[in-house]
Amino acid sequence: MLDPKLLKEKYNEIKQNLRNRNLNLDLDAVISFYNKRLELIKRIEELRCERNTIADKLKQKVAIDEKNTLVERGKNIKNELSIIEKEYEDIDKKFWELFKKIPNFTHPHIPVGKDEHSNREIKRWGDIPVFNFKPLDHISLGQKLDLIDFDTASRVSQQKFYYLKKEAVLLEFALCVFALKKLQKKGFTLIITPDVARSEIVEGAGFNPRGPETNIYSIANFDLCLVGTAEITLAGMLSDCILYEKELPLLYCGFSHCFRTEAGAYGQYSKGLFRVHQFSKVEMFAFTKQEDSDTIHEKFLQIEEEIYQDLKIPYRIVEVCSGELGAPAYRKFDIESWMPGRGEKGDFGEITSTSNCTDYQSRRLNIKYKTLNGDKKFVHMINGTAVAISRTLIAIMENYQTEEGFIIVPEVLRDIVGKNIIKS
RNA sequence: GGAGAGGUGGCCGAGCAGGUCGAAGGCGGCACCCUGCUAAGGUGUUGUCCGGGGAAACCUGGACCGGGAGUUCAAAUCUCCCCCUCUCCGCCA
Repeated sequence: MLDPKLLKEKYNEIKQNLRNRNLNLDLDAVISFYNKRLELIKRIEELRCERNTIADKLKQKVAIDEKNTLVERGKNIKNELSIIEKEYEDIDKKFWELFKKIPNFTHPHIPVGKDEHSNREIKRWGDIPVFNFKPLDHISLGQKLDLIDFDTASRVSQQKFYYLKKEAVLLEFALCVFALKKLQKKGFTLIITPDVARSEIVEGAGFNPRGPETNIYSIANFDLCLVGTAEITLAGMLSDCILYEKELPLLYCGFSHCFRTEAGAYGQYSKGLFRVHQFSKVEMFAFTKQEDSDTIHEKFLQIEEEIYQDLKIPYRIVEVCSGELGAPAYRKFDIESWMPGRGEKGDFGEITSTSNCTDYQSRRLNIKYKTLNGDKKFVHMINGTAVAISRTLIAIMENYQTEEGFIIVPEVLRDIVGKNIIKS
């Protein structure tokens, strides 16, 4: 969430930001709740002050009739307070409900626009492979080589789940190990996080755990959700903590399974492994000083590039436009890799994403750091995909396919997969 | 699942026959000082959040001792409900 103090101070900026992000939110209503709330707080505090004064006087010995007057007045205050406090609670709740919906500010470089057409491509890397045969998509390849089984999974679990088999299993682990080792070398602390989190943490990280629009599974009879990304559990790891400036940045690399309901997401571009209910992911996460978050964010993007360069998968980098940003994100870069089986003639598909969420999450999760001169500030939090396994499998299978329908194993994964080519 | 213990400031930990408690003490942090005996010693300082005032240092009101409700003029302290943690037993990977 934002800093409530900025509500008035940066009214125009917030209003413009809402427009840029294509959101419809009644900012004036938020402010009027805010003011009403302050008014009530003031009145409540006056009464409490008087109550405390009376209690204070009664600590000492007082004459009997003065005592009676004071106690009487005390009782009246108690009644009055209970009424006003109830009113305050109501207003307070409504205020926060609305206020929390206000998205983060937006980095000035970000293209303004309402949908993906306004995203800005900022770089391409690698040559798009040219096949002298008609390339297959990963679904056909997976079927032919018996690497992926969607049908059984839909019977046992549900549509959009899948069984990985044979070398696909090794590819999953190889990708994980490859990413984990690389990040450890770069100073990240490796973590395997829980795959569930309390809904409070889920919300704190800026995800909506409930409601018809939610992308998050929750567990019946428990206040728990399946995590949609390790970002949630990594962010939650330090909730309510105060860090020291000199220990920042903290760099974590977390592995988790990711669960997403993907409500209403269908169509041509979500087929196969591209949009699934469960996948594994290695995620980068950083807690930084406020002034460092931009730099670390760019570093995350570089690491993502390095990973896909090592895998020799062609990609492009896209700076995501204002209208496509999630509420917590201040700035976001996606890497889209080339997927020969996507669409008619192949297309780019999102494969990683890195966001600088500045203090939007830390304010909610209450994660601060103490500066060298003793001030406390909210940390900035940055997340980025190292490897989203399922989508990376698409990229590998489709880019590395041969005319015979085999798949060449990327060099950096061969040790673990144990072969250079997947044939049957 | 059964039995018990406990949740207090950045951390540890007193207080819990109601008012003198925002809370002892220790550790840590910060500042200064001292010092060749093995990164030690000394002194001081140090909670968060929300209001009001001030350019600021700061002053001032309120809230906060897991969360919520209650009793009372007054609750960290009493009552009830909930959540969480730990220990033991059971069950199980």
